[in-house]
Amino acid sequence: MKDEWRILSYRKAISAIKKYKKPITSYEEAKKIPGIGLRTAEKIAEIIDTGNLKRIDSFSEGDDIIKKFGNVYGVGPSIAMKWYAKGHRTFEDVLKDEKLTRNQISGILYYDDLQKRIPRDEVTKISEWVTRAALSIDPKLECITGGSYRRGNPDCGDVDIMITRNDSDGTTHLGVLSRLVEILRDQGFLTHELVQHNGESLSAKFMGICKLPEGVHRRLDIFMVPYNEMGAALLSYTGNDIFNRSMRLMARKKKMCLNQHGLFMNVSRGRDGIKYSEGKIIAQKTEKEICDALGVPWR
DNA sequence: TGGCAATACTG
DNA sequence: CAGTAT
DNA sequence: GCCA
Repeated sequence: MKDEWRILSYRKAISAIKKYKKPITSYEEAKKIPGIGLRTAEKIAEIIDTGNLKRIDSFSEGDDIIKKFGNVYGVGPSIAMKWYAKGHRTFEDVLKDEKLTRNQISGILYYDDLQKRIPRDEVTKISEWVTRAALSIDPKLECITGGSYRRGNPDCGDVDIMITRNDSDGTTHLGVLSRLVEILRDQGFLTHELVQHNGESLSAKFMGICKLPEGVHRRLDIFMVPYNEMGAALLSYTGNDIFNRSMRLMARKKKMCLNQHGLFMNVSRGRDGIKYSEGKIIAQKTEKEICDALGVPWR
């Protein structure tokens, strides 16, 4: 049961339909859209004709439970199915019988909060809160909120904040993240730390849960970014992931490699796709620079 | 018919 | 390493 | 699942 690629395919189709804007009124129209093939076009046609999709009616209660388990932070398809197979049907069952990681415990504890979308206004408030704390450490820090917020969405699943600092005066943001996390924790703003930041690198990151005084718990990611890598980081952390994957695929086809640090050329890989050499950096500072180097239109 | 992004953390 | 996360 |  490896549905990974089929799921990716459906996500691409959904993305393509959203981008398409207009309502789709026929099989032919659907089939023309890139990312929608025979099978999906057939399903769309069925929905157009009958108003629904029979396959969906056959989804069992078990499918819903597995889906719910898989929505817990720290639980993926594998563990979700394992829990179900062992007879668990509710979080109570799981809490009683399973040895959980600390992240999974937080994931279950705050399940309802974390499932909720975050209104754009609240993302703004959370960003301002974090930015205020950051600037109290060093007023020259630059904080940018990425993710779906930067894409203009009216609501978001989490908050992604990138922090960098112009190092031309000889100072960097090294060590800032630990201090920032400490401040936010003391303020009671951070309620959980899911992934611990990797030491004191300029690329340190934080993943956790935060809460505004009157709000519910929200997922918050903070990425420290070396000043020169900001363009690559903006691309990466603004996404969406389907966009990132398509960009990275284009890079790969040109013997290049695109990641959160930059665009590299002359990357040598084995037939399995594993890299032998890092290649050399050709663009990283701005998004436009990277898009130009890849030959894709910027905006 | 084979490939589908690239990388980091956890246990 | 498998699983999960971004 | 879709595509080259």
